[in-house]
Amino acid sequence: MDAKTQATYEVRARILKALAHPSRLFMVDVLSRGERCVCELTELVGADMSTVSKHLSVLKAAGILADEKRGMQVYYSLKVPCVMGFFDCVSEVLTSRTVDRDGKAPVCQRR
Amino acid sequence: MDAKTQATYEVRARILKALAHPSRLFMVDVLSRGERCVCELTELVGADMSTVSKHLSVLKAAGILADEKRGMQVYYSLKVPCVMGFFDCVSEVLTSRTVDRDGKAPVCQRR
DNA sequence: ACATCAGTTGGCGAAATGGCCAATTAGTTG
DNA sequence: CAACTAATTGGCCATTTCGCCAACTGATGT
Repeated sequence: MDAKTQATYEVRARILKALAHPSRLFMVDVLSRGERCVCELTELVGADMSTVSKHLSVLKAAGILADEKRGMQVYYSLKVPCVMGFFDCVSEVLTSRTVDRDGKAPVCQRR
Repeated sequence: MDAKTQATYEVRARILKALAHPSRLFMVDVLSRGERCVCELTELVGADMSTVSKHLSVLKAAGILADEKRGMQVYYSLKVPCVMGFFDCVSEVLTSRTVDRDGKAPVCQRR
């Protein structure tokens, strides 16, 4: 794998990595239904606000969320609508895994 | 976040986590164009075979890949065609991030 | 049986991640 | 200005991840 190819996959992996945490995934799901301030998300997640804030900064750094300060609150919103499509695919992975009892699961066709 | 919700997002995050590594992402991309044995992937990735083997077992455990031993080689294949759809979405995230100069990036509509 | 090649597994050290607490910044209100 | 709330940041520690090496398993060939 040459340096350029390596760099391409590193960038992509960084975005997936940002999504690959239960709390972050949950917050993305919540935000897909509308913006929320940190204190709301903190209550929904049920963790320390500092923890939630760090999770949000990870998602923001990955370009998935946008933040806007209004008054005393900071509101986060989902920048990329298609992110929710991930979940459908993830569910498909789950289904194919449970169906795969006899090793005859469908194999990916060439794209 | 109640226990059931927590469990749901943990399962989903585990799958994203499996994909969230440059080498693993690269291998999934390669496998989307057809099956490959470990030795071929090892050469393509350019790492130790033990490292590649462990990466493959992570993807297999997540239900993303299937493996089949034929003779001396073990062939891995992509079980979930839709996984490649991830990449299109990821690219969209990348685009929206670079476009976002004036803080006017498109915000996700409710689903 | 022995050597060889493909692959997996265990172990080790280095680095990254996650979560809480404490300290700090920044609006808001009295 | 002082008190309060929202949010971020730094620090610390436990856990996980990553990648190489070495050892082991299994099929193939001589």
